[in-house]
Parts: sequence; C-alpha cells; structure tokens
Amino acid sequence: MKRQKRTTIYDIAQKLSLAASSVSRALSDSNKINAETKALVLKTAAEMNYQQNAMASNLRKGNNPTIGVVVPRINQYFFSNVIAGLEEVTFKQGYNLVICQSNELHAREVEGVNALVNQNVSCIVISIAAEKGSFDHLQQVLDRNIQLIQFDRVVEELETFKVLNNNKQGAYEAVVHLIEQGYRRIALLEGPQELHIFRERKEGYIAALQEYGFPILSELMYANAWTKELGAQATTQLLDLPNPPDAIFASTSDFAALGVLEVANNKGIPTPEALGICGYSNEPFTEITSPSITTIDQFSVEMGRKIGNLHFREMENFSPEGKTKTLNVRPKLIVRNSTLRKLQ
Amino acid sequence: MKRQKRTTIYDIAQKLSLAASSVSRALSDSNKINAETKALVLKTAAEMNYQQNAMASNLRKGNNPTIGVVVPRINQYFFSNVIAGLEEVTFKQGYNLVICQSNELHAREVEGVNALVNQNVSCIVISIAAEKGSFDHLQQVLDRNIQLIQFDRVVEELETFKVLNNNKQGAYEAVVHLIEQGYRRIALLEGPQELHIFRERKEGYIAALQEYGFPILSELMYANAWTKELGAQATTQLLDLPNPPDAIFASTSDFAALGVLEVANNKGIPTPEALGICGYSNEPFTEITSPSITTIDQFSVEMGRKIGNLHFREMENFSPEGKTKTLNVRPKLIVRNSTLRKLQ
DNA sequence: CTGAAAGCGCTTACAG
DNA sequence: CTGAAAGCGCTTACAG
Repeated sequence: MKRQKRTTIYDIAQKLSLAASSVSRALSDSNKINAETKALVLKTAAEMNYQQNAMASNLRKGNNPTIGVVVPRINQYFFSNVIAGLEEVTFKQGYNLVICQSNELHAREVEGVNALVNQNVSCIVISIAAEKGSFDHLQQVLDRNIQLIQFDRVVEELETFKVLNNNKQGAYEAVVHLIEQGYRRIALLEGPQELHIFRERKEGYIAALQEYGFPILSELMYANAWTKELGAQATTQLLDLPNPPDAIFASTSDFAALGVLEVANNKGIPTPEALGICGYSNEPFTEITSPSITTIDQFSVEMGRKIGNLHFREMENFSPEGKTKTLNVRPKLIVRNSTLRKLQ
Repeated sequence: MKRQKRTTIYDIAQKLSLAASSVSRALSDSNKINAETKALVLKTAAEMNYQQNAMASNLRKGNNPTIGVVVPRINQYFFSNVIAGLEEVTFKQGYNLVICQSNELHAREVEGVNALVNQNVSCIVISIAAEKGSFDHLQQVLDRNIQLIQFDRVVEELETFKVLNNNKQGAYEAVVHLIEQGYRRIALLEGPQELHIFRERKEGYIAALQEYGFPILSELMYANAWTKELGAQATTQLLDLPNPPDAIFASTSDFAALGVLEVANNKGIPTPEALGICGYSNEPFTEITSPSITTIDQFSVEMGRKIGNLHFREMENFSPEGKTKTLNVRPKLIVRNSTLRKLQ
C-alpha cells in the first residue's frame, strides 16, 4: 500500500447529484456552467480536499505542460543560473521543470532526452555534453514535434532554436580593452576547438588584434588550456618565451585565469603592471582574488529567462519557418584590477 | 496543431494482428508472453519508432515515478550540489526529478508543493523558505501518503524524514581546533536563531568552550551576522572591544568569514597570527583567498545521494513507525591557513 | 501464452 | 446550462 484513495470528480459529482462533466466544467472555470453550481462545486471540492490528478488531465488533453532540461552538470555556476532563470519563467506559466544531467557523457544525454520524450514534454532545453556522438536523439525530438531549444553548447548542423552568448563579441571587447590599457603582446589561452564557443572566442581575439593592426602570433596562442592547472602550465611556458606576453586572455574560463594569476604571483610578476590577466564567465571568486580579475559576464540567469520566454512566445504564434532562429545574449566586460593600469 | 500522431500499442497490435494486451506484455517484458511474439513486437515497435506514453502508463499504474524538489534557490552552491547528488540516484532508478524554487517566499513554496501533489509524485524533498508561515501544505503531503523528506532547513514539529548536517558537531570541531591552535578569546558570529541550524551551531560553540574550561562571554557573541557586510560590521565592533577576540568563528557562512578577513586585512591585523578566522560551508572561494580560509565541509552532493537512497530504500520495506527517522551527515573541518599558527 | 474487457481520472464534442 | 458517452494510451485481472 502506498497512496490512500484520493477524491475524484466522481466523488464530488455523487455527493452533489451532478454529472462528472459538470464538476469538471466548474473546476476548469468553464463558461458553460451556472454560477451557483460552480460555486457549490468549488466549495465542496475544497471541503473534500480535492486536488486534480494532473496525469489524467494531461493524458486527456494530449499535452504535458512541462519543460525538460538536459545539461552537463546541474551544480556548475553557469548552468545552475540558467536553470534558475528558466524556472522563474516556467513556474509563472504553471509549467513544471524536469531536470537531467548528462555528466558530459553522450549515452547519459541520450537516455535523458528519451525519458523526456516519453513524458511527452512540450519542450526540451539542452546544452550538449562534451563527449561527441550522433544526434539522432535530438532529431527524434524534432520528428515528434516537440520543441527543441539548444543553448550555449549546441549542435550547429541541427535546425533548432539556439540561444547563445555572443562569444566573439565578448572576446573582442576583452582584447580591445587590453589594447587600450597599453598591453602590446597579448596571449590567448584557447579551449578545445571542437566546441564552437571556443572557436568564436578565438575569432574575437583575432578580430580585435587585426583591427588595431597587431600581428597574429601563433607562439602567443596556447591550445587546450581550460582548467586551472592547464592555465598555470600554459602561463609558465608563455612567460619563458624569449619575448614573453605582457597580457594573457584566458578565453576558456576564470579557472584558467586563476591559474595564470597564481603563476604570476609565485614568480613575483606584478599584476596588472607587468602582466594583464582577463578571464571568462564572471565566476563569483573573480571578485575576491588579489588582485580581482577582469572577466566577461554571460548573464546566465537572464539567458534562462530568455529561453523560457522564447518557448512560450513561440507556442502562441507557431510559425514553421521561424523554427531556427538564433538568439544572441550580449556578454559584458567586467573590468577589475587585474587589467587596470590606466585610470579610466 | 502541435504534435503529430504518435504510434501507440494499438498501431503495433493492428499491424501484427495481435491484441493490444499482448503488445503491452511484450513491451513490459512480462513472462506471460511467447519469446517469439515478444521479439516480433519489439522489432516492430522499433521500426515504427514507438515510444511509450509515460502519462498513460503512470495513470493506469496509479503512480508517478518522479521526485519533486523545492528549495529556496536552485543556483546556490549548497542546493545545486544537493540536487546534483539527488539526480544521480533518481536517474539511476529511472525516476524523474521536478524542481521548484521558493525564492525564500512562503507563498511560492506552497504553490510549488501543491503543483507536485497534483502530479502525484512519489516523494517531495524540501528545504523550507526563510519566510515563516503555516505548514499546512506539508501536512497535506503527508495526508496523501506522499513521502516527505526534509533536509537542512526543516520544520522540526513535523514528523517526517529529516536529513541534516550535524551542525553542532561541525561547530564543536571548529572551536576545538581553534583552542588547540592556541586561541584564547574566540568570538562567535551567529545566524538568526529562529533557524535551528544556527541554534545548533551556537550550541556546538558553547559545548567546546565549556569542555575546555573557557568562560562563555556574551560580549563575544554577535547576533545576526550572516552576510559579508554584516560579518565585516561585526568584526569592526568586536576588534574595538577593550579586550578583543583573537579568533572569530563565522558560524553563519563563508561569506561572513570573508567579511572578517577583509576587515582584518584592512586594519593590518595579520591572519592567522593575531586573528584566527573560521567560516562554514566550504564555498569554493575559501580555498583561494589570502590566506585561505578554514571552514566546514557539508558534503552537499553526498547529502543529495543520501536523500535519494533514503527514498528508494524506504519504498521497499515501508514501515510506518520508521517514518520520522533523522539522518545526520557528519560535516568535516577543513583546516587552512587562516587558523594555522602551529605546525600540525 | 493470448484475447476481450474494464478502468486509471479526466475532458469534450454531442444532444437536449 | 446539464448529462450521457466516448476516449486519451496504457495495464491487468479474468477467462480460456
């Protein structure tokens, strides 16, 4: 035994000598019902402690007002913020939010997506796992006419809504800022180039240098430095160059930037005077390091809200040709002490 | 129009000239079905791209394999970790996880809980909002025989499962550590005493002092210092005492401890030599401040896993008299430089 | 092992 | 405005 019997609309109908359909109409606030009857039903329902069975209602109506989310990790600053923003919107609309994490594994992601499809959710929101694999599972979502919204890390080939940070823009602004602060040899810590977000950041770096007439030097671009440890390692090597950089843009993450800072501190290289440091993401800790770290805010909570609003707006005026729109969230440079050697 | 027609078991049955019930048996891997028939059904189902309608199945079976979670904020380090741990377990069991945030508001919490009750979820996991209110909504959950598991911030009067950090133990160990490091006047930053977690931490502080024969001095206990700003303010006042403390235990949070550290740094008071500082929660930033901050780890991911396991274990051997068990997660002191003035 | 039937708790055309 | 009936897509006793 688990549940005790819940009151159903039949229980109410019987008590009031009404038809179940009338009870249903009263509860759903239909206009095809007498005001007095409605009041009576509502009163009785409250007395009998009635709660609608959402599963039955959804089955009959053929839709499930829930949004499913699949992210690599729930407890990562960026993702938990996106989810928080999304929840805000979905809750307001009376929608549920079901959450899965892929742990960066493709197989886990597939399982999660399939579970959501079985639930007949009205929308799936996803940021794909780092582990590569086919995207049949996502194609399946589209085939079933379930809305699919990709964000941040997306499968580019797939024609779906995409909500992205304008990574090129963010990187571009960071590098322009460094140039304006008088840095002349700006190194780049790159992320894995299979992920488009890292390719775009590299493009932004190059665009800024070109615009200001600086050379693009391969010796100053360091591949695959997307953890604190790899950032530190990259920094050690870069600073050992015959002609070392005077600024390092850790385009991968603030964690990499933290690795840069630690190496600089250990070597007694003063920041920002001799070495400028810029990260990416505006993790909370960047504010409290010494010196505080310049970085790029991605407006993650706002991004979550945008995703939610996109879904609900599209539900209203559904236009097939509008299915592949890309929404860009414009990131913002947060200037802090690690790059500030001129007064602003 | 939203969804196109999905294949149902009737479509499969028709194609194979079978009864729907046989198709159902084959798909649910029943033993009351011929092996050949089963293989044929499975093959055909795959060809026809069949996906079970979870709503129909759940409705018929009278249960919904999902767990609902209500927390003050999804994007808070502690809570997102608990959710991550919980998701790990629920996913393994093929359960869904539905998430609501109360934003610390009682009314929002009530709405969230009711939505989950309507869904007929099999378990609700909750950490209550700071805003006080009645707990009729939680009583309602129990009345409907839905399992209720409270964690961290709980309604003590309510007889439910509770998963708690052993806050008294954590605080006790921190203060003992401070005493062993030679600190003699240890101040306490308290949280709001309406919340039991903060009362318990105070008890741990007092117990440690008593055990070592130290006086309990009200001048060294500072109420309501649970943000960085309030922590800083408290520190300024404490250090202005005629006989100031030589250590401050910010029992409320690491953020308060950060406030303490900043005031100490600004006043040129060396940490840990002249002032020991200990926080609570092991936020990521405590590792990277200068000096790094001693704190208490709450094993939040592990706590989430414990909650999940509790639910699934109890489902099996359901014993009414075991319904009010309390599980304590033992916290762990993380010793860092902010309190380390002796070699260990 | 297979089929026919009932029913989970709703909603919604269809009559009146 | 109200009722009787059908049906959403499954599962599961009940016969055979």
